[in-house]
Amino acid sequence: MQKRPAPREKKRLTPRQNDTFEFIRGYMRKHRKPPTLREIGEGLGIRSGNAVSKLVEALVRKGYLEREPNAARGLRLAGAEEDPFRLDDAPPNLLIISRTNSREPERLRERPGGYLTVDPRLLPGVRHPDRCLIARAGDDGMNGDGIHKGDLLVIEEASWKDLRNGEVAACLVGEMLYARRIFFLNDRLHLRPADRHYTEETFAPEDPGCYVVGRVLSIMRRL
Amino acid sequence: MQKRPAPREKKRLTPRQNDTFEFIRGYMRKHRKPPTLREIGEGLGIRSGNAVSKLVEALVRKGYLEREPNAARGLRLAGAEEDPFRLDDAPPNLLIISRTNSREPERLRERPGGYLTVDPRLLPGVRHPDRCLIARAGDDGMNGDGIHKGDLLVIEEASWKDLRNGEVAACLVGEMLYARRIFFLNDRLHLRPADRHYTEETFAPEDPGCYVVGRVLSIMRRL
DNA sequence: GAAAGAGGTGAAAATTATTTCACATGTTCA
DNA sequence: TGAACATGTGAAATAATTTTCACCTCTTTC
Repeated sequence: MQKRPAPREKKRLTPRQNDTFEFIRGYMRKHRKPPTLREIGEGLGIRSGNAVSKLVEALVRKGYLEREPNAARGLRLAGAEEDPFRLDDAPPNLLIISRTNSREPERLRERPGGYLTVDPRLLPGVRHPDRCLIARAGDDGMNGDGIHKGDLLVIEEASWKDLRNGEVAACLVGEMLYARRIFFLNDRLHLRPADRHYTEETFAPEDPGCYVVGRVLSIMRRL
Repeated sequence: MQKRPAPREKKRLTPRQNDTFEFIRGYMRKHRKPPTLREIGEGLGIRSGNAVSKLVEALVRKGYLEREPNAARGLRLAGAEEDPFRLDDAPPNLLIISRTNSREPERLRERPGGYLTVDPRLLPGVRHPDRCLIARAGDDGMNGDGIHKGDLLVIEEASWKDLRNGEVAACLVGEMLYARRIFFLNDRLHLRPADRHYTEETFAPEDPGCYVVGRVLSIMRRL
């Protein structure tokens, strides 16, 4: 079932109304915003605000324009809301964290290293995309899983308590951020690399030397 | 001679400034006109017109916006007037090609497999981002370089003649799409894998069984 | 420890825009 | 030949919007 907006027969315009409509359309193409009544008046050589208002009123009545009462530049072309190019939700722009501010995890977001737009399809199951972060992998410890040093990690912030055994986590260890598979066994956190040149490390859950930022959802890499 | 729009170094934004800029962009996409300061404030939960004004001022100072003093909705995205056809500077939405339509490379774009938004920072040096493509790696032949089967490859379309030896290329071989390092030696195309379980293959440049789609710029992977 | 910057409140002032009023002059159409 | 409509002028009232002030809290930087 398609919701077809009633065809909305557009009534015929008088020459002056057509001038007005053409001016408004031209103005919007050029300035990317609607004109004020005064600007329309100037464009058409009309000195009276009222005269312009009546012309606009006629265009609204005949189905060419829509008007938001009392709003500055409150005009819009009729049917503009059906614009197929309109994106009402832009993909989130995520903050890239740098590893220089690692000592206090609460301040992770304080020194932004820029932003990166990430398609929501790379954030599966995420409820609040804007709360995700991006960081760079600090070493090659996950080479075996195709994560290399410098890769961009898309991270959903989460406590280690919320991670399941075997998930890939982003962890701040000292000054560096690493991707590792995380396991919670015998009251200790195990960070397991996927490369035989690296060794598994374990920490007490509250060890300030190891802070689990969250789960790694996706990776991105510029070749 | 390329008409490069003046570099206009955009300075780094604070998180709050980024929120503001994203809100304004989103509003403009949605409403096709700039927001008022009050509307921005409502969107960001700021009660003071002055606070909004300062944020906008910072965005103007840092080169993201332009402002027409005293005008209602007097904002515009920086550079919008130099490129009137640019709707906004939303990141490009790239077409994902599926390997089902591989027989006729000219028709690569005919059966879209969806679109993915890709940040321009993952498209280094690309002049026409919208002409890039996305495809999935068909095998594990580049495991050694951290590209796995199923990874999303961001591809800049290019003839094999435009690729330099050693670049990572996306190639359609038969029904499958592979990432490989490409070499042109002794009048033949060499597709070199980065995994010892795979062997290098060579083709005559015009062999219809091997079509080079372009260079791989970036990869993305959902874990 | 002073200075500078980011981000904020709240209120008043200045500007810009829209709306409404009274009053015109035509044209069109039943 | 009215009634209804299209097009205007000009002024005043109202509402929306931007600008400016004074002042505040943090945090970073030198």
